[in-house]
Amino acid sequence: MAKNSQLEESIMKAAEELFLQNGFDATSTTDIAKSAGCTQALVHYYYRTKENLFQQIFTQKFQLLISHIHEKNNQVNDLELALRNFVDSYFDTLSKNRQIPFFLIKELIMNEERRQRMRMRMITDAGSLQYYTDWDKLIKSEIAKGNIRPIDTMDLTIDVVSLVVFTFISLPLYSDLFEQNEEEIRAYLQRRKEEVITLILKGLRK
Amino acid sequence: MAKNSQLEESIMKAAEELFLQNGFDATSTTDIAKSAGCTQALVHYYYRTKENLFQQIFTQKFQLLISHIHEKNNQVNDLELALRNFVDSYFDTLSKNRQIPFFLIKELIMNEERRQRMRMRMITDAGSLQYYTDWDKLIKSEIAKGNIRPIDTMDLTIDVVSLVVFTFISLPLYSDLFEQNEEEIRAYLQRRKEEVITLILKGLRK
DNA sequence: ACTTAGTTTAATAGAGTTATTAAATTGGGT
DNA sequence: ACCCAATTTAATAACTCTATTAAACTAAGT
Repeated sequence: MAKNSQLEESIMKAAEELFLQNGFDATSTTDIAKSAGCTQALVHYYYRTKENLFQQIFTQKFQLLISHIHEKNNQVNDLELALRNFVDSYFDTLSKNRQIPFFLIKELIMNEERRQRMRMRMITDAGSLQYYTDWDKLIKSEIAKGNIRPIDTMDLTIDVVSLVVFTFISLPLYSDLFEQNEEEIRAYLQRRKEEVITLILKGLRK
Repeated sequence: MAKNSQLEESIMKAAEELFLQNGFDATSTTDIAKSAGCTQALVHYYYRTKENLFQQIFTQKFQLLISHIHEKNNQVNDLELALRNFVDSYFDTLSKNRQIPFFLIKELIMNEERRQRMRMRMITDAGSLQYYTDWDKLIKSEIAKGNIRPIDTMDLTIDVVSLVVFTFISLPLYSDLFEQNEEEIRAYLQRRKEEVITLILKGLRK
């Protein structure tokens, strides 16, 4: 038995790159095969359907984001520190995976079924719920203590996510428009990270 | 001469709806024809290529955004008022055209050529440049007067755009996840608008 | 040497895509 | 009544895409 061909993994690697770069629709199994260095039929031999192959990559990237949120700031009871940690690590993770935000949002928006699957995953995931409850408690207590202005937890969450995620969604446009090279992009991201933290912290004062 | 068929316009209307809803790739000229109530060949008779038809819609939606930014806050020299006006009218425009932000960003990100065309349009458009220069002057003067914290004009601009635009990009996910009906969505958007204004104004204080 | 399971390819069915062409239809102008 | 230009359709060329099938290949186990 000729086992454990390296092509199976090559296909997955090629698919990951192409799907992240161009999305589900704009990537054909022929493209994947060419990039992996095999016939198109082999892609289907190992993964049967394109959707199947895509699903694995999508789930993996989705988990990467979620798990990262969970592992950080577990028992932090200092809001400023929690926010700093969150934005900081979120920015760092996404800086190393810049296509992920647009990739996930695009595929979720453009596919009702994927959206339903995500929904199910979120509302049945005890970890996420617990995380949000703690987060909510922390904010409410800070408001009660008069340390920050009154604000709904969901609003604050969306503020933070908007500022972080949109940075990466708009990055291709920004770097193209201002002809930024890799080094300039890194500096830009660093600056944005600090501005986001500043805006949120200052914007929460009474 | 049988002139002025109503089908030419029906095709454009159908194309607009389908392109905005599903994007360029996921819309076929057959879909457009079916929705317009004519043969697929007629779509090509009037617009020759799918790209052509798309181009007109894309440009129109792009202009809608730009022109709207220009017409508002022309000679406002009160930063708080300028920001309030901007966020307010931006939110209102997008509330009536909710798919536009994602539509434009997706098609720009996924097509290098469109990105280049946008770039050319932006850097040769005297109106936009003038607008940005005035805006920059206003912010610098407010910083000099000590009314707000030091902040780069581009950073502030990106802060505002992030908060506004991401609201609409993530809206399909949000409304699906929390099963919002139309009325709840309107209330949500109203609340977001106020929160964005608050966050920006408070976040600019020293 | 030979079997056998896993790997890989060539070929192709079947559906869908854009775009073109030639023919048919329509209705106002003369 | 007829012309003629604009409109509309049917048919089809020339792709591309996913998925399957049958055949060929490879190497480990006996």
